[in-house]
Amino acid sequence: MGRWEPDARGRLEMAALELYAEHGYDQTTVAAIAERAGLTERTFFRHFSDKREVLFSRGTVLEDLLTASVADAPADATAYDVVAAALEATATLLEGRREIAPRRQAVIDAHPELRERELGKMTSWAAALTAALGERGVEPRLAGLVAQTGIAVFRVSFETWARGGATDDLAEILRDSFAELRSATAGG
Amino acid sequence: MGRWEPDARGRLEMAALELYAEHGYDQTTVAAIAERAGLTERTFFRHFSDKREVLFSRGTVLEDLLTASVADAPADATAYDVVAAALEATATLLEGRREIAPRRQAVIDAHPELRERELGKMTSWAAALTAALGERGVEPRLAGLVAQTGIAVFRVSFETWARGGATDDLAEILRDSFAELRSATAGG
DNA sequence: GAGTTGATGTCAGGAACTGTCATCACCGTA
DNA sequence: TACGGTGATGACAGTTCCTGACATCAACTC
Repeated sequence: MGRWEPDARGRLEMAALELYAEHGYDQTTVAAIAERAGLTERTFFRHFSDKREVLFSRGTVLEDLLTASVADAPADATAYDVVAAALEATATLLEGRREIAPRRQAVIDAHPELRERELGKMTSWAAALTAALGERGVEPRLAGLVAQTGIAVFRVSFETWARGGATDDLAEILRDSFAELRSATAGG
Repeated sequence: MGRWEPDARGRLEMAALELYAEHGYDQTTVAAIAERAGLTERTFFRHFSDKREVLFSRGTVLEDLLTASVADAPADATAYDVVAAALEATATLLEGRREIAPRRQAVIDAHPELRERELGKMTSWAAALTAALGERGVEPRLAGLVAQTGIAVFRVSFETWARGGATDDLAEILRDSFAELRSATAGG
């Protein structure tokens, strides 16, 4: 047995999600989150840079997966296909969070500051994708365009999945969306 | 003569941009901005919801223009073309801010919280575009995809313009980017 | 078993933001 | 001309977010 209960970070995340959902983001103080987790406010800020980040720090794992997927893609695949495949891989991993994802998403949707943070994370993913495509020799400008577009498609698909109760597979929704965008932009 | 100097809001915007640029966003207190503008901190928060918003509240005008452009587009234009044209119109208006835009952009780029707010605004534009397309009878899902994609293209183009010293026309850069995206996604 | 390390606690304090009430030029009206 | 209403601002107290500095103490190392 350690001196403290294990997984302080996880407890803070859980406590925050519960309190944000119960009383709203604004009505929840960091002190209250820490207290429910059996810790102090100061410790909260050692684990998370601010009050928002407690809902987002897991995203790092997904970003790493994205980067790895792009790196491992077949050498002859187009940039567009590489990105689509990488996002589908991420989607598969997200299926494991079916329980938490909708609750978390509801909290985020309910507050502008949290939506902004979410957008920041998505953009960080786009940057990671752009860099990974660059590593493959894709021209920077094209890499940026394809990455940004891919993330845009992901956003739309994720909304359908997380807000709609997640009856379909996220990966499937993604595939459909990519196909739809192809049709929409074709013929210029 | 009024009781107070005119254009308090504008003075606050100017003071904020200058101080953010000189000392950095973090090192600038709202009290300092207010003081330079000859006002009090409390008044700052009456004009702007928070310390970030002072750099962004002008965006409302652009959003209105976007909505209007979409509404006025020819009835037979495709959703994709309508969005491209609306963004080009906005771009033309932005040419008038050539002096301020790069300084403002540098400030925003230098701080994550400001970048997040910028993303929020862009997303708000995307939502406005989506709604305006919906008014034209475009199917919601397609409207969302095209709007998000359009904004993504705008972002990339705007970066090229504002960061690169703005030698070319923003509208021109936009046109090129839209064309490039067509090529990149074609043939699926 | 002494020293080091790492996660946490404690405390003080700055800055962001809000609520509330006071002030006072301007404006319309009698 | 007086007079009450309006709207932008000031003054001030209070809460919460977030940070820096230092203390504590189990576990680990040698």
